[in-house]
Amino acid sequence: MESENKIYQELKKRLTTDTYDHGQKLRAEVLRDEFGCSASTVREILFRLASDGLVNFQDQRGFRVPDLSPTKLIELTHMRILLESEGAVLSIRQGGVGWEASLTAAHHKLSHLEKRIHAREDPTDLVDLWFTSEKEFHQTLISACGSTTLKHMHSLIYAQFRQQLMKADRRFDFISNNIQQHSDILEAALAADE
Amino acid sequence: MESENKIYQELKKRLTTDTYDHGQKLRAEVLRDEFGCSASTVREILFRLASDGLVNFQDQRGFRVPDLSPTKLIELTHMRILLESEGAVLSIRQGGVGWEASLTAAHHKLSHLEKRIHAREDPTDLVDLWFTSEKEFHQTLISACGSTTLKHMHSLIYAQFRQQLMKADRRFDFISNNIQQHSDILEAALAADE
DNA sequence: ATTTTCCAAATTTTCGAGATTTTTACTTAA
DNA sequence: TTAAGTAAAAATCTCGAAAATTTGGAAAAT
Repeated sequence: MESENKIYQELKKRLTTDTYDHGQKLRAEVLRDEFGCSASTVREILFRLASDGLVNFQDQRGFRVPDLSPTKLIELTHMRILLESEGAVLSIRQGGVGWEASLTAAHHKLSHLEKRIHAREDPTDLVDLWFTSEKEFHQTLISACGSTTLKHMHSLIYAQFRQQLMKADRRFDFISNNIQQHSDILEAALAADE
Repeated sequence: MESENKIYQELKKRLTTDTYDHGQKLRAEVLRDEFGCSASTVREILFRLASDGLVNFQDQRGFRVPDLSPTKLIELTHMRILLESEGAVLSIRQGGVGWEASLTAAHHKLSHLEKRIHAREDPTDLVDLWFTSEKEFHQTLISACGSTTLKHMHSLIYAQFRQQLMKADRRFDFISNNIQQHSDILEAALAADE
C-alpha cells in the first residue's frame, strides 16, 4: 500500500501536467504495466482520483481524463477566488509575523520569475516553474487560516484548475492575465486590508 | 456496477444517519455479507467514500467512521456558510421567478416543521424530517447559482456536516440554534439584499 | 443504400484465494 | 508487577482469472 500511495501521487501529477490528453481513455490494464502492479490496484486508485475530480468515471465504460471545458475553468477560477479570499482574510487575522515573512518570500520568488518570463521571447520552459511558484504563493496566502477543511477544498479545486490548463497553449493566456494581480494581493494582505 | 452504485448510495446514507458510531471500524469482510458482494467491491466503495471525507482510511489499518470533532464541525459550518452565501448571491442574480417560488416553498415546509418541533415535548421523530427539509432549503438557495462545481462542493461539505451531527444528542443543540435564522435568509434572498 | 440483427473481440466488473502486515494472546525474563 | 518477546490469529492488500457488459463490424433484412 505504500506503493499504492506513490502511484496515486504519480498519476495525480501526470493528470495535472500534460502527460495525457483531455478526454483520453485511462485503461487499468494499460496503466498496470507502467506501474508494475495489478489492474485492480490501478482501478482503486482511479476511483480515488475520480472522487478528486481529476478523472471521469462512467459505469461500464471506464475512466477518462476530463474534457476541456471553458465553463468548468470559469467555475474553478471562481471557487479559487472565493476560497483564497476567505483563507486570506482568516490568515491575516490569525497569522503572525512568521506568516507575513513566508508570504513575502513566496511572492518574491514568484515576482522574480514573472519578470524573467516577461523578458523572454519563448518562456516555455519557465511555465512549469511559474505554476509551482504561483501555487506556493496562493497556498501560503491561506496557510494560516486555521481550517484544514478549507485548505483541503482549495487543493482539490486547484488540482482541477491546473488540469484544465495543462496544455501549453492554454496556459499562456492565463499567465499573462494574472501577472499583475499578485503584487496587489500581497500589498492588500500585508496592509491587513481585508 | 449498477449494484455498486446502489451500495455506495446506501452506505453514504448510513454514514450520515446514525447507523454506525463515530470511530467505528468498517471492515470490508463484514459489510460484504450485508450487501451480498465481495470484499474487494466493498473496498472500492470505501475508498470512494474516503475521498468524500465520509470515511477515514489508514494504510494497513483499514477504514473507520471519522471521529467526532468539534473543530471539524466548526470548520464545516464555516464552509457551509461561505458556500451558501456565495451560492445565494449568484442565485439571486440569476434565478428568476421560478427560483423564488421554489425557495418560498422550501422555506414554508421547513418553517412549518420548525413550529411543530417547537411545540413538542419530545421532537425526536421529527428530527430526521427536519434535516431533510433543511437540506432541501439550503440546496434550493444555491440551486440557481449556475455553478456545478459550487453545488458539488456544497454537497460534499453538507454530507460531512451531517455526519458530525448524526447522533441524536448532538442534533438538538444545533437545531434550536438555527431555527430563527432561516426566515432571515429567505427575506434577505427575496429582497435581493446581498 | 440504409437500417437492423447478430456474433466475436475487447473492455470492464466481480470475485476469492494467497501473500503480507497488524493485532492479540500468551510466555518468559527483569 | 511490568516489560519484552513470540507465536498464533485476524485483518488487510495484491493479484489474476472468470463473469458480465460494451463495442465494432459483418451479414441479413428493409
